[in-house]
Amino acid sequence: MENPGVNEPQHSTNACTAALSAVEDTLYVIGGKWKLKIIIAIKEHGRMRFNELQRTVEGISARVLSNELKDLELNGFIKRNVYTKSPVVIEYQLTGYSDTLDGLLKSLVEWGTMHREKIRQDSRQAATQNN
Amino acid sequence: MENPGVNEPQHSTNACTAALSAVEDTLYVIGGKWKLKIIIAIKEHGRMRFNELQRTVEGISARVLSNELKDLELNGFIKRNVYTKSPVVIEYQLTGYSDTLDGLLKSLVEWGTMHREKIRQDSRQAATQNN
DNA sequence: GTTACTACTAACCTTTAGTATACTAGTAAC
DNA sequence: GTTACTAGTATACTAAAGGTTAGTAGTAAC
Repeated sequence: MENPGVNEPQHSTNACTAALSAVEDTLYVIGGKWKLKIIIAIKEHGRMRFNELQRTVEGISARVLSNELKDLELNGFIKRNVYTKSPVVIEYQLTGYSDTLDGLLKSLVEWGTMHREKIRQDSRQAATQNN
Repeated sequence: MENPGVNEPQHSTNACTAALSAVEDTLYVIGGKWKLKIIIAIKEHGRMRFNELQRTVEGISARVLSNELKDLELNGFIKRNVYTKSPVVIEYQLTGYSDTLDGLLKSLVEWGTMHREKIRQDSRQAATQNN
């Protein structure tokens, strides 16, 4: 196999550290409490303005939202559109690059769903054994 | 489609918040600076002892390693084996449940690799346009 | 007795992430 | 003039994560 996957044990240290830093990069870019929530919110609504995002992404403060939007723009996930009417309106929308996250998002959702179900069954089983 | 994916826009708020909390759960369990590094290290080496892990996972302190191992054991990813010879030896190994992470790990590695390549090409293109 | 290995743990400190509150400048309705 | 909207920024704070250093108890070699 040409493609170094994760399923096969990797006894090559180089391939392993490359995989490790790739994982690190990913978690660095999409990790944290808010980034994926913001992306998913815009994915759901289409174009969104700042205050609209702050109302939709529950619990986020203006400061953090502002920082996250800058990060997301730097990483090419969103585009900031300025409309110089009055009042000045600024809209954020997802770029095509954000679509590259779809497979990863799907994996994250699937695993989280599966894990929650497992936890539920584990605690149910534990309750049965205590009786 | 019965299965709520991420590729399709989700206008159902319920499906969306369910997806969001699944993603949150996943990042809560495998997120952070060390968890995946530890899992990958044990995946590579097989059974590992505490000090061996500390030497392999570069930069981790005993305190943090100890905490992470407890977390990983609680979440069912690793098993702690105690051998009461002298000296007492304790070995950590992956459980079958850790294999459920394979697909997710693959997604994380793939996206990180792709993203790094994109960054590289972007900066190369920027350099060309400055000439 | 000193050193070194086993596997940790306690106390403390720093760094990072996130929160809270207030504030800015521009426009417009009441 | 006051209120409220636009999109944020400034300052100060708390909480969580992680790092540093030292120390524990047991075993064994020198």
